[in-house]
Amino acid sequence: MPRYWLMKSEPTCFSLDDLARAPQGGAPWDGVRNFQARNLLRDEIHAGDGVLFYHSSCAEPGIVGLAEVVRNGYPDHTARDPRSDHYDPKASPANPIWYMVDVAFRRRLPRPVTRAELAAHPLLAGMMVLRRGCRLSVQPVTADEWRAVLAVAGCDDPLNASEG
DNA sequence: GCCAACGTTGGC
DNA sequence: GCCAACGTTGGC
Repeated sequence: MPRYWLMKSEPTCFSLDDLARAPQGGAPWDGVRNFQARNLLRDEIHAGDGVLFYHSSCAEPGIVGLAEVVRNGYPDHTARDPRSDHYDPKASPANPIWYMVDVAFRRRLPRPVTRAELAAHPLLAGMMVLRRGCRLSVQPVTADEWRAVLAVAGCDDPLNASEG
């Protein structure tokens, strides 16, 4: 069974459109520099898992699309690139420190599901992303939450091949 | 721009 | 190992 995650991105930095434009093989979700998120990327998030794509720090924060993890965690090479904004001199081939997964675009939601809608929904009001001060950029989502978001948005499930 | 909340750093 | 200071995130 797939697991489900919510990934946050500032649309001015990397938007759902940017992911949609990426090659079919997906795009690396790089630049995460938080140990809790790193542990998820390295150990917990696997190919076949579903991703709620969340836009943060913008006019209308909320879930705007769906993606799928297409590659398990592997070292984030941007940590070893001195020209990268996410360069970390402590990272080495033997100890990469930072990890990323690849994700591929699956759906734009027929309409975005805003924070206000999440907060007002009985099954979604408890989502981690709504918690004040929650800065984790990669978060676990329950199967119930995944289904509820899709139902609210009126979107079919890209991970469920038997569905229309 | 404000500010609350959190993670990280560094002095001790 | 404590904890204050600092930087960052992110909604508003």
